[in-house]
Parts: sequence; C-alpha cells; structure tokens
Amino acid sequence: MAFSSEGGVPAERVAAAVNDLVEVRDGLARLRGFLPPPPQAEQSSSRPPCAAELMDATMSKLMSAMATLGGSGDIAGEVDAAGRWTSVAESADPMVVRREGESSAGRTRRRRGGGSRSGRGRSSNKRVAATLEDGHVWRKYGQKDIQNSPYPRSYYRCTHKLDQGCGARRQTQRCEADPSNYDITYYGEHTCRDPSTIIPTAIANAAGAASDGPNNNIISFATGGVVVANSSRLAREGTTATTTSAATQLSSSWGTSGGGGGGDDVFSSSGERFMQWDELAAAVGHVSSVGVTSSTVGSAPAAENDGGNGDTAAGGGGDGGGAGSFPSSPSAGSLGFVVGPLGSIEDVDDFFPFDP
DNA sequence: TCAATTTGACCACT
DNA sequence: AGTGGTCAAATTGA
Repeated sequence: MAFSSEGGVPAERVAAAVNDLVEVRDGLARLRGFLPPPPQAEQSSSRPPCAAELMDATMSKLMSAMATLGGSGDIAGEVDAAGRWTSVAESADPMVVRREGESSAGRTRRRRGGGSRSGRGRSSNKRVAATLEDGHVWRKYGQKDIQNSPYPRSYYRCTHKLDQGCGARRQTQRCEADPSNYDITYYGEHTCRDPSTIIPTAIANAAGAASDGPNNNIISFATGGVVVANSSRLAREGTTATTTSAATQLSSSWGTSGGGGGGDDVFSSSGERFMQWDELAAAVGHVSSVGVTSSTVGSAPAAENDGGNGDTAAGGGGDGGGAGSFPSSPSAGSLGFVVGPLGSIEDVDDFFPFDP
C-alpha cells in the first residue's frame, strides 16, 4: 500500500513521524489487550468512559492522524509486511531489481553448498527496524561478512520450512548509518500456518458466527494480520466474496509492499489488485486492517551478531533464538486480542488494530 | 539428546 | 577473481 501525495514536508520527516505513530499504535494495541472489555449492559453516555473505551478513542484519533500524515506528505511510501511504513525510495533492493525478469534458463544447480538462488528473482520487501522481531519464527542458516560493510549479514529462513515447506526468507544487517537499527529484507511469503495465528482466527471466526447482527463486525486473525470489518459495509460495497475472505484479502494487502501502478493500489498477497489506496482510505472507517506480522509477539528479539554485541539472544540451544525469542505458540491470553462484536466501540469508523 | 547457531566450504553470478 | 547466498558439519546449551 502506498501513501503518496503532495505537500511541503520532507519525505524523511514524514516517514519518521509515521513510523513513530506506528510504534505508538502498536503499543496501544498491546496495552488494549490487557484491558477488560467495556461493560455491555449500560450505555457509555450514562457512565464515565472506561479505560478500554478511552484507549479506543485514542486509537481512533491516532489512526486518523496516521491517515492524514500518510496522505498529505510529499512522499511515496508503503506499509510493509510488519506494518511499518517505509518510503518507496528505500524499499527498492538494487540487487533484486536488477535481477528481476532475468531469465534463469540454462542454470544448473550444484550438489552442495551455494544453495539455490531461486529467491533472487522474487520480489523483496526491505524495511528498517530497531528490532529483528517481526512475529515470525526464523531459523538462521548463515552469516556473511559483506564487502564495504562493517557489519555481517545474517540469513534466516522460516522455521516452518521443513515441516510446512514455507519459503519465506529474510536477510538482516545492522544499518551502517545507525547501528541501533537493522536493515531487514524479506523474500518470499509465509505459507506456513503458525499456531499464533491459527488460534485467534478460529476464535474470531467463531465469535463472528455467533454474532449475526447487521452491524456486527468481523474480526479476522488470518495469517499475517488482523482485520476488523463491518459486514454491512462489505455488503453495501457489493463484495461478492464472503466477508471473512474479503477481510483476509485486505489483511494480506495491507502488509504487502507491492503494488504496481505507482504504488497506489492495494494488492492481496497473491498480487491481485484489491482496491486503490484512496478507495481504502474512503473505506477505512468500515474495513480496517493492522500491520501484518507486527513485531509484538514474544520478547526481545535476537540481536545481530556483529562480533561484539552477540548474536541471537538464544545462541543455540533448545528453543533458543527461535521459540525462545518468538514463541511460536503463544497462548491466546498473551495475544491481547478481543473477540466478539465491537458494538461497544462507538467510533467504529476508525480502525482499531489488534496486534497479536 | 535434541534443536538451533556457528562457520568454513561450495557454488552461482558478475 | 571477487562477492554474495546457501549448505551442512561442528559446536553449543538447555
């Protein structure tokens, strides 16, 4: 998805501001998960707002501000697979761009070592983050010193590569300019079904089925993201797919950096155009999504091995590095999500991100 | 013992 | 020949 428009604010400043807001949003979403739901019995007008409602209202304003920023800055950017905003300029991986479209005909693969280069032709999704944590469980399979770079590059693949054939990979490297941050490049997509997403999906779907009113909201915790959708809106839009699948589609779209056509289109994970950004902005009050694979699951991330700071927090051993840092099967209670109709949230016109 | 990380070697590609 | 990406044996730690 892309934010792009005209304005006088430097792109990097808007990008920094939006990223700050994203972090605030993530923090609020996590805090929100610890709060009890608002009382259902009484109207909010007859009592002081509870903490959850105040937080919902704060979140609404925050999302409104983000939408405004994203749509007014003199920038072009996108929300990446982790729900972080990055400018389009830094989203391009020169190597990948150069190789895209390159024919692989005539190549033969070796027996051992070197590995397949098949991923080079795939689209990449580059981001800068202060943490390596992104909600997925990765297994490190290599590290390399890179020419003209003071920091090594680490190579990870999805921990579910073997058991589920998930082809997602990522490369991480400390930013040269700002060693407290990491350049993270994602290749491929997660095809795995991690329990941390399966569990809330099932619960949310059950909740959605149980609440059948016209204004009930549908919450989808489909793999890679969370969607809050208003079923009546989807019906008005003539959505032919089921609301759940539409929500899932949008969820994937939100995190997929891609988009052709100037980056204004919202694409599903399969690359199918779903809607345009301005369409999404118009509909944001009714169909909303949060950052995909947000970095809020689990504890502190593994650190990059730069020779002195130590590598992955786990450093081998047991679940270390993988499940130790990113619990692949967090309990539902730790996910901080709320299920059921959101009728108690008055301002459903604003999107509320649950961030499992 | 098992699973994850480390690290040297191999291989594709420029 | 140099560089980057991956493999897989060795190592590590719970």
